[in-house]
Amino acid sequence: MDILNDLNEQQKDAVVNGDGSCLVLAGAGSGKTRVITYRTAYLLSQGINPENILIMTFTNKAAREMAERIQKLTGMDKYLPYAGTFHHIAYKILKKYAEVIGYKNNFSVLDQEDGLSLFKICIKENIPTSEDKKFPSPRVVREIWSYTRNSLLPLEEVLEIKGERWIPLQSDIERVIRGYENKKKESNSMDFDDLLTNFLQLLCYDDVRLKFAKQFQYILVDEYQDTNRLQAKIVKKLSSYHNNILAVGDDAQSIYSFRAADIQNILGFEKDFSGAKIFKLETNYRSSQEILSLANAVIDNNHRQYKKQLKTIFHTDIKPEFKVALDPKAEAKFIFDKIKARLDAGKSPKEIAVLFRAATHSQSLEVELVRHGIEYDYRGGVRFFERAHIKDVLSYLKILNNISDEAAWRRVLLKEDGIGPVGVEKILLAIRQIEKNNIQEIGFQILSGKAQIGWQNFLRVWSSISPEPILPIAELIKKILNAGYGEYLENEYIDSRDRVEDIKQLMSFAENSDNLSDFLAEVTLSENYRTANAPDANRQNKERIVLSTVHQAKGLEWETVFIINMSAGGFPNERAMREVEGLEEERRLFYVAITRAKKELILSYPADSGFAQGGRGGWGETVSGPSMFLEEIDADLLSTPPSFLASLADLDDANEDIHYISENRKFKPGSFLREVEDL
DNA sequence: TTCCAGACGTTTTTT
DNA sequence: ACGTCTGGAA
Repeated sequence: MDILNDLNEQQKDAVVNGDGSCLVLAGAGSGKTRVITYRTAYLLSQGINPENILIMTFTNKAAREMAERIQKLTGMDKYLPYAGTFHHIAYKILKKYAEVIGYKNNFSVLDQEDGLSLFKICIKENIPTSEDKKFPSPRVVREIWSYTRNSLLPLEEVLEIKGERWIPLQSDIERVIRGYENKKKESNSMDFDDLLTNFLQLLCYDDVRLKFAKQFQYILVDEYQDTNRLQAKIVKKLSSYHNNILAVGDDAQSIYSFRAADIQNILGFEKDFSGAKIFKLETNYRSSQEILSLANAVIDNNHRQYKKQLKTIFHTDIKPEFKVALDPKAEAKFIFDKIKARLDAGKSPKEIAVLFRAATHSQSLEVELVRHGIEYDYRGGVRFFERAHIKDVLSYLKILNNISDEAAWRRVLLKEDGIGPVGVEKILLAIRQIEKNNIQEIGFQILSGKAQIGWQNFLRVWSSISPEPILPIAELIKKILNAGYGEYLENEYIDSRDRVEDIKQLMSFAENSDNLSDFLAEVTLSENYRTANAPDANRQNKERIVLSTVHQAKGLEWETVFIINMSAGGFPNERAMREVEGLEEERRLFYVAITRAKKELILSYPADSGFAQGGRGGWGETVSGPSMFLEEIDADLLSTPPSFLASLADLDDANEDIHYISENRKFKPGSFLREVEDL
């Protein structure tokens, strides 16, 4: 098999002999993703039908990249219909079998924000406000409920782990949750967790389970260390006929415990799948020895870890570098200078990435990059499809697709003048009773004069799209824009032009899709992030540097990697440290970040971070100091400054300036700040 | 019932 | 600094 020539013996072994149940335990950069792609290519070349292969990944990006590589390897234009995230696969199958579990197949998919507003309402409805005992915020309730479902633990236990102080309120919380579940069911909607839960429920019907278990002759799961118990159960059901599953993972890279990822899935794999084979990949093909030594040293501080020392095959003599900057702006300047130098030297932008713990940490750098016209891809934070105006437009479409989608109705109606929460509920009540398409009729009797105007306003948009829902989706969006939403944007926002541009981008995205229902789900399940500062014309095929959260960077690699804001409270994140086993997970996260780098690794942090408690804080300019992770690092693993002590000396010098900055901030900034303050 | 201004607390990570 | 919540006016 000549496509396997690129692989080393261990990898080849897993690819060729990965029949039955196997677990590929693989360190960072050891090519575990390759095992999946090459195995799939190998299976296809053996004549296996793509329909019979199931590949589950964590991110859409991972799925996409795999599909591309497989295509390249096989040279065949074979589309893999069942390669995607757990949620995608679940959606695809639930769509066909929705009726079996009591949904209609045009069900809506709610994102987190939708879920949050639903919880808000449910708390209002179910918890008397007069009571003096505090009730957890909608956010907290949602989190607890989501964790409960993904972990398959009883609520009681989850409260013990995640919210001890709410234990006395358990029955109240349960009441709110029941309300939430009812509301979703009534509006024919599923949240992210429903996709998995309902999928599992569906697979509990033996005939359905058998159909898919028979169909999926080969199952491949990526990043198995990040699966939770719910997902593991799904995998178990799906593999129950052929028992032919290949899971790859690395316990050192488990970073999703907040989503109930359970390391036990890997540790207990041999028990779950009796007779499972274990393959180990311990050679790292990605990073230089210099980078790997740092990674090994970092992860060595974790106790709950399988000890493994990754070996590498190449040296660069470039040790990871470390820099203290005065403040985030100075740090941004430093990073920019470094990037610029590399680009000028002819390095490809796509070999450079800047990573950070939390999406908010990138602001200063973004300002700096935009100012110098450096284009970048951004991964993390608010997704393109979660921006308010995009969600507004999508809400009209959601109603069109699923008239019961109350979350969408609320969103659309609440921004009409004169319609508030009470008005919305009245309208919703009327809609529940009335037969489809008679929407026009309602309103006159139930709404006040002021609300009537808002309702009429809505009807104008509605009547422009509702008679012909078969139009291409882009056409529908255009009509929404022309019938009033465009005007609303102009009235409401100074940057309405940008927003209209976004909506046009949504239209071009919609051109690939001919099914409204699928389009809407796709958009909600997609992790599509924004591309900053890129003129539309060359949006595609343009090579850009990447700014990304560490979570989003998992599985990816670059020659040069920066990790910024390595400050106390920033990384490890202060909130995360309060979780059970929080510190160890943060350290694994740091390990993931380090091992993204192939040749160059540059760590930095701002002495005066302006970050209090790891978030961007306005109160008090804090001098937060270095991350404890930096202090754990042996000085001789880093290049400049030659030792950590030297950088502490830098910091002392910096401190004098910092006082100066803090005291004078309201007046003319110091010379080194002037240029950035201009913005 | 809605709307607005001022008070409040709050942002980790993702599907 | 920012978004969300609350209380009182319209």
